[in-house]
Amino acid sequence: MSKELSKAYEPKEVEKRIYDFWMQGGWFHAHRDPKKKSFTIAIPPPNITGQLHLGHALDNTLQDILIRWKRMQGYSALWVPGTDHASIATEARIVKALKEEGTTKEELGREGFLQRAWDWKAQYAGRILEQLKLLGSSCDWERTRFTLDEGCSKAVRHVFVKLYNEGLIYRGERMINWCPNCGTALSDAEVVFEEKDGFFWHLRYPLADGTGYIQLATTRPETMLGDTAVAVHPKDERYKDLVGKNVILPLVGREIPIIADEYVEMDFGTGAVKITPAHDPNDFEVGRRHDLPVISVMDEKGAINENGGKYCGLSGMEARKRIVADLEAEGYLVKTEPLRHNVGTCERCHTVVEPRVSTQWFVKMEPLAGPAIDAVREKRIDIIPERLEKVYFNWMENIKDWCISRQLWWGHRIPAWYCDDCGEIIVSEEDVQTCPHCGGHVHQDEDTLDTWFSSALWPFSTLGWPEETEDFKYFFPTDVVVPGYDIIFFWVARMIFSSLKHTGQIPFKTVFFHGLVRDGLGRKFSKSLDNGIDPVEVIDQYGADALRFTLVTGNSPGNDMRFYEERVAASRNFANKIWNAARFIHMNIDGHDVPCALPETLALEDRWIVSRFNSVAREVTENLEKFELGIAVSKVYDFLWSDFCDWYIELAKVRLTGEEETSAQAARQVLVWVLSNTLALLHPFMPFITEEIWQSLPHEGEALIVAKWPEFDESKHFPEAEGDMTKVMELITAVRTRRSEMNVPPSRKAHLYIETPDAAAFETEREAILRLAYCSGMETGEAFALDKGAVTVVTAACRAYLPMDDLVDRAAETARLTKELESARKQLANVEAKLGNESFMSKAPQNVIDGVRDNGEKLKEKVRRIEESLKAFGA
RNA sequence: GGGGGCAUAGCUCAGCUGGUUAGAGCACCUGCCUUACAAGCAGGGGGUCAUAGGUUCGAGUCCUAUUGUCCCCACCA
Repeated sequence: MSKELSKAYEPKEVEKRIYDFWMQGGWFHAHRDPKKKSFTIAIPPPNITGQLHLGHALDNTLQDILIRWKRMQGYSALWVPGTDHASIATEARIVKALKEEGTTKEELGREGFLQRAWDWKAQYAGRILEQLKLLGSSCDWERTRFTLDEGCSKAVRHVFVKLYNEGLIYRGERMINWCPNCGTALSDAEVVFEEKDGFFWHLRYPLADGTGYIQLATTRPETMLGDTAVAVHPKDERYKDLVGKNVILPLVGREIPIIADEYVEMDFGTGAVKITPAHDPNDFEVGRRHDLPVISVMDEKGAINENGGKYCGLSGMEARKRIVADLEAEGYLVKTEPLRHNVGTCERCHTVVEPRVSTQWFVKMEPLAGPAIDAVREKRIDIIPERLEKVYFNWMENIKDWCISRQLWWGHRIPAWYCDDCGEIIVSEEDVQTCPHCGGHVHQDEDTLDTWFSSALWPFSTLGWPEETEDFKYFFPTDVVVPGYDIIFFWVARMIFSSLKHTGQIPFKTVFFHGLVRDGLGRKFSKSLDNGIDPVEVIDQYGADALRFTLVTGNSPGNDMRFYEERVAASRNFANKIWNAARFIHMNIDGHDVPCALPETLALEDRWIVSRFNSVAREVTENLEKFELGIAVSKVYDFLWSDFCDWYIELAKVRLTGEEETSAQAARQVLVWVLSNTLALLHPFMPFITEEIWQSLPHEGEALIVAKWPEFDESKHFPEAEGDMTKVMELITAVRTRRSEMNVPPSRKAHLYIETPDAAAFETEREAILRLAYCSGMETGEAFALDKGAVTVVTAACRAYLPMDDLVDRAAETARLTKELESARKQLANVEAKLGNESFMSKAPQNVIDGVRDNGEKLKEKVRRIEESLKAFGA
């Protein structure tokens, strides 16, 4: 910040320069200092497919605030950055790119495809991290990690083998969610239900003995090819006699039984259900209970397979059309009705998910969930906001086994080998060449792991685990993790059970959830709505500090927020306000020798602003400790704008422009001291501008980023100065209000008579009152003879007159005073009622009673003064 | 079907363990280029805190119900 300052803050040049300055200072790098406590955050690793969006901006702003605050508090603060390989998302993007090039991943082959994927990573992993830097993120870039790097991969293998050996990872044939488009199995969490319009086809299946039909309905007629039973409820009187009989499956001709199972709801549809164990999870269970054959009729692309007879080779949709037509032609279709229902779709591509029986790898969840539930229940891990604990418990308590194998190439390949000779399965951390059992030829499992399997290990794998590294010993467990509530299951829950299982420790002490950033209309940002806002553009236009300030202001844990450009503009205005306050101070200190230290003697207004700052420092720290970041920042905002700029600077002008050098110098020092320390409080939220200005002011130490966090200091607590200044400020405001109401321009100054039993504070601030209340002169005293042309101003501490004969409308003035009296009396009555209320007096805490009593005294005085004024006024 | 959030000024939202007269930004009205800032200064208008009960000396805050709205989980063949 040079002496020739532009009138407006221009963030662009400053941000780049300041970020480089921090990098060169090495302050982002955390050292394992045994004299310090560690404070660690592992970043939610952004996908390498992505670029910075407002969700990331919020996420990382919050993390950076915590990290910078703790760093200033003297912790060895480590923020571990990195990216996620995002197996399914990245693979989908590459497959799409290949398609545009007219080729496929199969054509490319596994090796070639992986080469493409690594090229992709090389190109895009850095981009989003660079964007985080634009935001000001103070990550330890020397510790940047990638979920698919060597260390993380080693951790993944280690965990897989360990869980396998303990029987917690198994391979088996189960009903899984299959995405025909991505061509892979999905976990339950990756299936999102969407309401879709469909049809309800009512069919009738003929009884084998030719005595009639049983009627049922389905939303997926094509699966009838795989039906192996029809089920009814055991208590259903309508079908009692049919249970045990057989029906002939239309179009197929297979004879299948009518069975009774409690799964069927009597009231729904006809009360009879076709059972297709191979293509419906519930039917699969029914089939198991009744030993029904499982006939799969669809392949991995969702097309009818050889079990579908003449429909073999048709896609699901084509088969549906043909089958419905055939059923109708043969008289089996009773009716078709429209039906809106929930359909499971792939989280990534929104293709309708096909429940399918398939051999996959699973993590047995139940033994892992227990300790993870306990850790939160026993508050070893705090979830903020607390209500999300319920969501966590509900999921953990009803958890199903986790399908972790994916039929994808980009990811951690499953470390399992199969012997081609003896069929042995070898699960090993090291690559296997030959079968240890028979020495035969082996081949590795083709599949890769769910991308979240590696993210689940992120807080410790990034610190070198499973090696007992120094970093791991010093920085683990981490302190806070800052995710959106949308990844509570995908990521947070899985980190908790993984860490407890593998490290024996919690992964973090606190989960600090934030909400989603939405557009101005409250909608999610999406490509289809085209309502995206690019944070990089926002930074470009308004500055990173303005963006950060916007995102954190008014934001409360776990709650969604709307993003408005107007709010960013308001934030930018705040940055500008600070800038100009600094300009003003420079104007006054440049050329003088001003240390950043308070002067020996403090004037009343000095003690007031220092005391106020002191309280704000305490409150802001308390708010941060409670993760009330939005409240914390608004307190700094209010202090800086209202107390410091609107009042203190204006008050200081009296001395700065005055004759007394000692007094002027004191004001300079207080200005510098208060602003510098306030910049420290604001630094975690608006790092660039605060560092820039701090550097320009007299300071001790190298940089604000590593300056000491302000703490409450009893020796700077001056409650009596706050009380005195309140009196003065109330008077000034009251005079201004009266003048404004009467449309008196500031240029017209009036003499001010202040009636008060205690004139000390007013006399002390005489010059300030004259200046800020636009007065030509001022007298204080016990009582003045009232000029009938005077305007009266009454506050709790005084009554004041402004002689303004020509401007005063006697009647209006009387009316106003009467109104004011009524209001004051009403308030007084209220207070007296309270003080006369025995229950209140006996049950309310003392400080509340004192407060009310104090207020009562003030009101009494005020009422008396107004009454007197009215009397003297001749009313 | 189960669970949860939200409902406070025209708009968007704060309001922590219940405690004097409910706040902010934007918008609006009035007056100001007052020697940092018109992206500013000074002043002002505007809210029976969704509705109905209840607990309490005291409720925007706690409890119950209702309405509206959004979300999560489960899933209806």
